[in-house]
Parts: sequence; C-alpha cells; structure tokens
Amino acid sequence: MTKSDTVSKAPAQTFAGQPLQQFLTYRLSRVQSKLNAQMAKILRENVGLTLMQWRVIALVGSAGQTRFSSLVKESVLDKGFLSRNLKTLIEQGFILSEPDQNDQRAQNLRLSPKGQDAFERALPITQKRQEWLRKDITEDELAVFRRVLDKLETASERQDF
Amino acid sequence: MTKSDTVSKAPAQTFAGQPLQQFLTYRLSRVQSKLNAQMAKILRENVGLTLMQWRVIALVGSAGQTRFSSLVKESVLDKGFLSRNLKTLIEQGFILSEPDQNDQRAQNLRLSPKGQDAFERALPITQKRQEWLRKDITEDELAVFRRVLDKLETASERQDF
DNA sequence: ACAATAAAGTTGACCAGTCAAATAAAAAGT
DNA sequence: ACTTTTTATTTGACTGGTCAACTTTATTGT
Repeated sequence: MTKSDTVSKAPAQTFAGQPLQQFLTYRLSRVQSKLNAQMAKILRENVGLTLMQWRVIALVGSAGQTRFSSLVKESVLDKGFLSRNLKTLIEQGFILSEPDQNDQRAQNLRLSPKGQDAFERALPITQKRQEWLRKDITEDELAVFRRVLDKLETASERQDF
Repeated sequence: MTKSDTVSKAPAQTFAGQPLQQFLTYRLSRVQSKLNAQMAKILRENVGLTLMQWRVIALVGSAGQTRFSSLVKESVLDKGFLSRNLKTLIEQGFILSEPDQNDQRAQNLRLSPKGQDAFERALPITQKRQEWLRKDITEDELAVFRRVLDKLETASERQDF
C-alpha cells in the first residue's frame, strides 16, 4: 500500500557472512527479551509486580530468612544491583530488614506479610506459565537445547580461540 | 573455617519452583553475555574495535552505501541507539556521512577507508570464530536448538497465556 | 591490645538500551 | 499555494546492569 513498502530483502540474511554469530546473538537476545517482556506483563496484570520486584521477592521468599550476602551468593545478581532493589522493596513494604544480633554489619531479610502475599499469588502463576511455555517442547528437545547452551557457554569461556 | 561459612545449599536449586523460567532466563542471558564478552575481547585484541563499533561497521560495511533509515529497518537496532553510535563512528572516522542530494533530511552512509580496513580485518576473524563456536555442535543439535528458540519465541508472543 | 585484613553493604559513576518527544524536510491532500 | 501528514534523524530522559571505591564492623595475626 504505502509507496515505501520498501523492497524488503530477506531481513537478517542481508548481513554478509555472519549467520551463526548473527543467529546466536540476535536470536538469543530477542527470545530472552520477549520472554522477559511477557513475564513482566503477566506479573503486572496478575499480581501488580514488576519483573524486578518479583525477582527479588522470589529470591527472598524462597530463601526464607536470609542475609543480603547470602542472596548475593545464591543469585547471580550484582551486589549493587541487589542492594538498590532491595532498598526500594523495603521502602515499598514488601521486605523487612532487621539488623543481625551478632553481626552489626549484616541485615536479616525476610518477606513482610505484604511481600509474602505477593509471593504466594505470583508463584503459582509463574509455575503455570512455565508449564505453558514448556508444553510444546519435548524432553528431547529440551535436553538438546540445554546441551547446546552448555557447549556454547563452554566455548565462550575458552581463551584459545 | 570462618564461623559464617554459611550453610551453602545447592546454589541455583534453592530457588523454589522456577527451574525452567530460571533456566531459560538465566542461562540464556548468561550464555549471551559470555558470547558477547568473548567476541568483544577478540575484536579488541585483534582489530581494536569495540563490539558496538563492530556491530555498526559490519552493518554499514555489508550494506555498502546506505541510509540511516535503511539500517534501522535492516538491523533490529533502536533508532536512538544507532544514531548515537553512528555519530561517534563518524567522529572517529570509520564512517562517512554525506547529505543526500534529493532528500535533505537523509544522510548517505558508507565506510571510510579506515572503516573499510577495519571491516576487512574483522570479518574473517568473526567468521573463523563462528566456525570455531560451531565445531562442537552437530547439524542436528543446531536444528533442534533453533526449533526450540522458535517455539519459545512464538510462545512468548502469544497473549493467551 | 592493636594493626592488618577481610567481609557486609552502600553509593557513585558509567555504559547499553529503550521510548518518546522534538525538529526539520518532503510528500500528499485540498 | 497552503495546510496536513509522513518520513528521517536527533535528543532527552529513564531503566537495567556492571564495576569500583568507600564505610563500617568483624576477624585474624602478632
């Protein structure tokens, strides 16, 4: 219709000789960002949480009583990142922080009732979504998928390119 | 040794019922960031380019003479992102920008000799690395991998969760 | 007991990315 | 010819995320 219904060559293929790297980088990040976007939407609509809020709440919720440093170790999140997000969640009343008796540096973290409630409402939804995502993927496919990711990860760690 | 040799449960598994979402999100982003980091390193050491410089140079280089707007369409990059990066690459002398004769809004872009040189030096390296990455992955595995990504992407686009 | 070191958290600075608003020129409609 | 709409590009503002420096409190070594 529009005059600039531009020629539209095969979009990604235009790119000279980079099919795999192209494919990998591009697809990986695209899929990931779509998964995140969807998850964010689901959480927003069903529980009223942002992805980030959920991440941290899930972390604390499934750990029970923890300390900041344990979270940093268990999750793979950055200290700074976690610290800031935790702070806003505490301000928002999802998480309670109490100074540790024995160690004045440390703070003990746990969900507030409000946080616990959010956690309990979100959890089954995330599980349901998980099953939903998986339902079209066979065990075999998933196994291969994991294996390829492993191989890629391993390769990407090697120095001897 | 230390008194706070904290109990250290199985690290990732601690996380309640999220294996897949966990797995997907976490693994995907990890693999991706490792691939990027490695690529960045290779480019830095062998060609002296940053990943970002390379991305844009590769884009312009394989397109030949283009316009900004075409790049935006072909790549999936954000306008703003591209505009800024292009600007710095022009300042750095990798890319030449000439106003279009017919359309005063548009600029024609192409690699400068310096940019062309960088492109030609980087290209074979990226291809070599690509083969290197692939060498442990069979055709079948790759096919499944793609298929799973497709399925995930499709699922992540659906609204009817 | 006391200096050196390490651990817990916080903060500041910074880069990548996304989105939306702004500017400016061209094309279309009347 | 003149207003409206579209297209091209830039800029600003904001989020997510990483890194490193910094403060405070414990721990360790002497």
